[in-house]
Amino acid sequence: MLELSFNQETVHKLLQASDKPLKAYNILFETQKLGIKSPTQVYRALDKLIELGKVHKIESKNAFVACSKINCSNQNSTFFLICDDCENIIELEDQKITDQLNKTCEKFGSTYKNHTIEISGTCSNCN
Amino acid sequence: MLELSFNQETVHKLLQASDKPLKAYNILFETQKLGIKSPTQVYRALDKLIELGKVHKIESKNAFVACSKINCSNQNSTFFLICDDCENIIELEDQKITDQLNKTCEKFGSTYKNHTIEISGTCSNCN
DNA sequence: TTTAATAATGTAACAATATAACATTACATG
DNA sequence: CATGTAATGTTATATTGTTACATTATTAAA
Repeated sequence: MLELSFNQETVHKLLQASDKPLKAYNILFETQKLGIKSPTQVYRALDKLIELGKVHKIESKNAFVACSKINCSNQNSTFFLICDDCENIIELEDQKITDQLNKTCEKFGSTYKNHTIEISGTCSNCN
Repeated sequence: MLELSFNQETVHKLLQASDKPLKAYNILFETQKLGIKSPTQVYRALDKLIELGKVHKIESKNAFVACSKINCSNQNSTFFLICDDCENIIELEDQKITDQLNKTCEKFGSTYKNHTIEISGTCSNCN
């Protein structure tokens, strides 16, 4: 598993080339000319890419983005600023917030595993 | 709009009675004996209840919970601790985190509108 | 108390998102 | 080259959510 498979690579490249999150069936549509034929194939590739930390799911949009960071493996906690107008996504990391979420969990006797933070608003271009 | 309609009330009560988030089609199934007949009706009731702040959607689960707070109107920012094992949900408010998210937005020239924070982990009962 | 506006309903069809099941092929590695 | 694991191909189906359109309540003024 050093290299991505053809389907994985195809989906990953498409996401990397996009400035917006893409939906699974848009990915399917876009990659059909490249040989991907069914939703299953798209979702399988996405699952693998997500597992590798190369792609993240935007839960509030049922859409997917390539990870914008370098060494992104093994991280399934995400933090996004999402522009309501242009759909632009900014991917963040914030240790302070992560720490605070951990503390909050402790306070409730819960054990923290991972988080999804999605802020919607308008980005600098759209303000 | 002081009172909820029958469908709204029916869906709301079901959610309030539940200790777990419910999915739309579970709600449909459960309320069929009470007169609700189609997904549309469930989603319409949910939309209204969400608009009123009486129900929230758990984005990472496509499921819905009754708001656990008193004066909850007009708030579409949510913060949940979600137990992976028992699906128990704790609904939180944390002004410190909200402030920090606001600041983060400012730093990127973005305007904050609302947020979705979903932490998954295990709750005190399941630890 | 009619009338007009708004909110909610009922019903059917459909669109969008995601998974299951099962047979097959590629490929690393011992 | 045998064997196990990962990935693929294909079809069907399950789940989640929306559109469209006709109808009925409800409210609140004229």
